[in-house]
Amino acid sequence: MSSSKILLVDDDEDILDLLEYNLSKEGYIVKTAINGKKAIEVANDFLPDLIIMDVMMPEMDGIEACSEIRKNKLLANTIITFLTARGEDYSQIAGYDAGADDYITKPIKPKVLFSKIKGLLRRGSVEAQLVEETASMRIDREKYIVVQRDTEISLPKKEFELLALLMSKPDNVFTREKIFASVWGDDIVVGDRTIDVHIRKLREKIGDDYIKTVKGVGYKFVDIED
Amino acid sequence: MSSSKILLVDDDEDILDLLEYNLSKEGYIVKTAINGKKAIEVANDFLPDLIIMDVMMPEMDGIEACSEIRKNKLLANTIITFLTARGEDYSQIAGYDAGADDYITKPIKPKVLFSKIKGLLRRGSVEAQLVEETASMRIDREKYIVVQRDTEISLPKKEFELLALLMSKPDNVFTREKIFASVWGDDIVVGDRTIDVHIRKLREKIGDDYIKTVKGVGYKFVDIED
DNA sequence: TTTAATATTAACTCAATGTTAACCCACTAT
DNA sequence: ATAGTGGGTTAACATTGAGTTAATATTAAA
Repeated sequence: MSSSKILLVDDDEDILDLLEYNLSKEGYIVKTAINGKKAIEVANDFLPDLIIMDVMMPEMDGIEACSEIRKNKLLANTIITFLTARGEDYSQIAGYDAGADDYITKPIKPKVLFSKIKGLLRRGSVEAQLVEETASMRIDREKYIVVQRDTEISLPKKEFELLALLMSKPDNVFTREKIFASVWGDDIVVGDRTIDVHIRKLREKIGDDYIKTVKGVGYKFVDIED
Repeated sequence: MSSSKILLVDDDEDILDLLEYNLSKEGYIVKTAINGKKAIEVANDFLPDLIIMDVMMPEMDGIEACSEIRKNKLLANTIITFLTARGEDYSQIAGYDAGADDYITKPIKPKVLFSKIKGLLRRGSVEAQLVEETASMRIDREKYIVVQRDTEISLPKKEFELLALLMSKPDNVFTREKIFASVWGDDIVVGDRTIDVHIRKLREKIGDDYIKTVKGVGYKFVDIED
């Protein structure tokens, strides 16, 4: 992937400058907006991969802006993350309703922020989806469980992420490279058999037929409707 | 890769000259067109890797031209980028529908443009056609299947690539050399019968009549419409 | 008719994937 | 500290089937 585009939205210019400076230095393409209204304009133009937005802002608050942004189909894959003070439970809920993908709490610790950003961009919006569903299987990211015909199956993290990725586009083949990039991350290197073993464990738990091997290409999730 | 070919389309000759001069200096092969109609002519001939096109033009606007260009399968891998003034939301949406890959906003900052061009060309067109389609057959690269009158056929890698190649230009004869170069790669050497066997297996699976032998020349895909 | 080009079949090879168990490490409870 | 637990990874070996080849038959062009 070329360098990712990030849009920062906050009414505090100092915070904007600070974050912009640091994120640019990290190699991201950064734009800023001072309020929700501006954010929408910039977002439509800039088509960022990630939007980090303060919840509380003058003119138009983050939640409203988020709803607006979600209306633009070109921004369907954009990840929206809210900045929020600790303990603002209510706004968090409303934020999720409006289509937010994650939260970062103030005060911001740069290290935390950067690792979070990396994580978000890596998994790349695709499986940012909180609930993935096919005819006979549902995967719930919030609860971290898989429900298969009323049977709840709990999976360890990697298996969960792997299944979530495959389910994000049923019938689509995911190459090993893509799986590695998405579930493990581009930087970290693991042996070639690792992925097979995870596939094996998944098949053991949800049944062999759900995951199909396309030799020389990759793996795909296929739904079984009985 | 040899030096990339870029087609610039804008109704403002000054901009064309400026960009052409600078891009040529960077080592790109550049051609220009003054409107959408000319752009299509040049594109069909020149087969550029990248087209940078103003949205607003006399004669035929960028979006219409883009749609036309997308119809030429030889230009399937060509990246089309629009030049647009800030905040033209509507045109952006329409542009993506028409098959645009990216946007560059005016006013143009040369540095931004160059880095963007580099990025686009690097990620490079590699994103081959995902779906190839004729009247009675559709080949889906994402799912790695062939659909023939509602019947799904899954093929192993080489057979799939071979069929995809032949289908990319129905009725066109592909020489053995071209097939080897495209499906196997220029370096790797395999015996001469290998290709026949793959053709055989394909015919077995999709029916004999779809692939015709032109003795002494090569093979071609012909559609069957019943 | 002659012959080079292609078709066909089956056997073979090897790379890709499957499988199993052991190992490492972080985390937890004792 | 110590032992226990479980996720994640690795290593060694087994299996599979895609891809190739070889041997023989058939075809179509000159």
